[in-house]
Amino acid sequence: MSPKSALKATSEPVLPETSLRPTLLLQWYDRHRRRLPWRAVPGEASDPYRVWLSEIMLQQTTVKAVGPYFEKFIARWPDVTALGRASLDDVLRMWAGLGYYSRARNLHTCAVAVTRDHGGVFPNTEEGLRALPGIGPYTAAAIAAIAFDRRTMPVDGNIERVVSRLFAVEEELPQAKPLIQQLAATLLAESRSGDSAQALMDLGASICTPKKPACSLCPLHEDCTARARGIQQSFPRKAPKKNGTLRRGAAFVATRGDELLVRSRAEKGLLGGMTEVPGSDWLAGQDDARARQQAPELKGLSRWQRKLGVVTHVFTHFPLELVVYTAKAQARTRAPEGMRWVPIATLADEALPNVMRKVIAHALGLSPAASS
DNA sequence: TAGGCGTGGTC
DNA sequence: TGACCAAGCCT
Repeated sequence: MSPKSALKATSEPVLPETSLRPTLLLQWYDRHRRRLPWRAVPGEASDPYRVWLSEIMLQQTTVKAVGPYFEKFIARWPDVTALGRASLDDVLRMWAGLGYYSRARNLHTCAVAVTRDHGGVFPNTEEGLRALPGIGPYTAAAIAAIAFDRRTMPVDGNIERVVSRLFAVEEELPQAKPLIQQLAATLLAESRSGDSAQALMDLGASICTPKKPACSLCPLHEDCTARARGIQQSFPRKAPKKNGTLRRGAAFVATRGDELLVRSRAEKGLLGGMTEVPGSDWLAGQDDARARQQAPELKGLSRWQRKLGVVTHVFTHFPLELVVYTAKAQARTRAPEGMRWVPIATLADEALPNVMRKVIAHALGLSPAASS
């Protein structure tokens, strides 16, 4: 099953495909894994207590911040029964500075419960773990996979990002969580579930970063749908904060020698009267293929070519994402009605709004001077 | 289910 | 320099 068909079949189960991805991932992990205080060294069994403690501390918290706290806790309370005997006050004092203090309360309550109700032994199933305070869906799966080698894939923010790029998941978070969960599960190796999960997390933390991902170093880059389209940084899709819904469209940059095809926008409304290159309408949830169909029709024009990447712009009330197409026109090709050819050299004299400066710069491979 | 919960780092 | 983000959970 191709990634694309997996996306479309959202109502049907996505079967794990036979692919090299899990193997490539583990090979990369074996060479590049981070050495972290709570991780067992290769070949050594991991300690559920250390895994649990680290996972709680790492919730919405950076590895760097957690390090010293983890060492302090382990030194003072080397196992879960020791922590279960501690006073809440002591635990809170030790936690001070890490933030999200309900985690510390739940941590203590959980240690008491494991000590009292489970004989000091952590449950070894996702379901059993999930029932403990402070352990949600992610943490239960993470402990089950890492500490007990259960075949489950925890999905955190890192893995959401990696997976949404790998499969170019267009659905927005948080609605896309079930789909991403299914797709992420296809990256589980037959064995070494915990390593598969940690490999994805390390990948997300060091290579597939939110901004400027280092795709050339990624073991999966040949296989990455978003990368192939040059739009990896736009994933994961997320519902914009409140400042309007993302709209999408296409812009068409046609050149005739050293001239550019432009038109003027309607007098009223957004960017009223400003100059623009021809484009599709801008709609929330715009479909790329649909936008593509709105290209201007000119005789003597080469095929429209899609530029890699997208142009983004934020208006007061909505963000905009434009895909850009370019084409070359033969000499003396006539401009369609309502449009005109202008010399690229005199574009500075046109009433070009910023978003159009970005589009043209992107299309022609220029630096977007006087834009931003 | 959307909001609240802490802190430090990045651009 | 004000968002945005970082191994989410609880209500």
